[in-house]
Amino acid sequence: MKHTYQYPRAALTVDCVVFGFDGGDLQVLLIRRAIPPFKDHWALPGGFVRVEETLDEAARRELVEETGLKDVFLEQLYTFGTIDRDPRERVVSIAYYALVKPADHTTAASTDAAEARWYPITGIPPLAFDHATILDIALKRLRGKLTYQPVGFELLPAKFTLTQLQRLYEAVLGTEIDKRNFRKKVLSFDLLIPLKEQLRDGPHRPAQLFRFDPVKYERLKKKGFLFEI
Amino acid sequence: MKHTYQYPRAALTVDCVVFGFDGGDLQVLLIRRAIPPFKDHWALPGGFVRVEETLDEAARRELVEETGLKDVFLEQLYTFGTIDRDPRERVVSIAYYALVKPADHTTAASTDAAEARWYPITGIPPLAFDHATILDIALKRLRGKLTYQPVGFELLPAKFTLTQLQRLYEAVLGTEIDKRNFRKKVLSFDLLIPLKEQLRDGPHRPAQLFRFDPVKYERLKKKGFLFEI
DNA sequence: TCAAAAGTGTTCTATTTACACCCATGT
DNA sequence: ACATGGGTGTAAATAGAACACTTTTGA
Repeated sequence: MKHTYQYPRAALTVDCVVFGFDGGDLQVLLIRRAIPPFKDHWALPGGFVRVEETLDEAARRELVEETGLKDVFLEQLYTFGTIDRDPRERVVSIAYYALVKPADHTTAASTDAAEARWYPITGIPPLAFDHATILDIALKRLRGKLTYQPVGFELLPAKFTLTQLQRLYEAVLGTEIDKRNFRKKVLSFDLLIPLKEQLRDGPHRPAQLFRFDPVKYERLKKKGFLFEI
Repeated sequence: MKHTYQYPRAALTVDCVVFGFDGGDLQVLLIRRAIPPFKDHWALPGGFVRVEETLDEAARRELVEETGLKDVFLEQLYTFGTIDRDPRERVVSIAYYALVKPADHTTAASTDAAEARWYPITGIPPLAFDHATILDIALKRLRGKLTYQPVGFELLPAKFTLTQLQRLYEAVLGTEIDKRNFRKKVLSFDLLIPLKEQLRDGPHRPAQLFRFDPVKYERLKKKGFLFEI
């Protein structure tokens, strides 16, 4: 109790909507709150912004502390500032969304007190604060993003098949996509590098593995290229 | 000096990028700062968020106080939170952008101390704080917005000609557009209502005036309609 | 040999682009 | 009468949508 200001100040937090993809459903990583308010309720990972760290740093720090995730794709989403969104006092929250690859899912066991768990987007439990609203907006943003920027790869393993990529688009956008048209379109950008490897998983023809070429993408992006699905 | 907290807190501000269109250039409304830091420098209108008002309310209040503008199109842009963006102390700023119609330009004489003035986007003076960055991001956002949502009308008078609309698109996007293709496309949405009035301004054929149909647009939007130019 | 997913082309339709002249007016 | 911007249509090219069968594998 030693920091004094002339006017009352809102507390600042960050909240992160962490998206994952397990091959079937789009998933969201939630934590169970260990302390009030909303003790034992599910919530987005997040916490207070320290005065000596940037907002991005705060979001990454909270992700590590609460979920063990690091080096993920992270982007600022929106800032929520209605008066009563936190019952304790005025709290303004800068929301982020993160995209994590399946390999990192295992890391998601929390190092902090609270439990962390993946939920399919179709079965999200009631959330603390206004986190349901934040999640809703994050999902809309992800849908938009996916259709005009190649971020889908952030949700897939480094090596993936075209079918995996298509399933991801279908899960996020909630639509069915024509296989042949999808492949034609995606390959036309010339941003997927076919590997010498194949994926064998089951009693059927093995699938060609690809990886995304981020260098080529950066070059194209500077020329005003748009990745539109 | 009576509000104390356990941990130090950042100050919260809002900053507004106010866009206008005079028929030729895209313009931005700037104020000259009356007090330090950056005294006498040009800056975006904005100020501290009060603990009892939402972020949107703060942005609108500051707009009225510093520029006299009210009832404008206003949307949250991004939140800026690098450590040293304000030389005084840690300040996190929620940036907004506003679109104002020419009729409101006159109102823009400040009621507050500082001077307010429109600058063409091509001739912006050096700005205080990180406001040049904010402006840059706002312009990118406006360009994106304009191409997939009908917000251009927020920058035009209620009654406008197709040429005025085209000039606006050209000014914002910085491109030349084919007149016939532009008209065909814009009219195909069936969101512009031709009025019984014409605009006579000079030694040439008078131009048909239109108005935007927001009701019809809301109906279309709910059906997943996209306004793409 | 069977089930299961991978892979592949063509036709049709819709959209986008390129492009040039006459019209109505004020001076 | 002339200069100025307003207004209009068509053809060619491109992109998007619809659609069905063969291939390779593991069990």
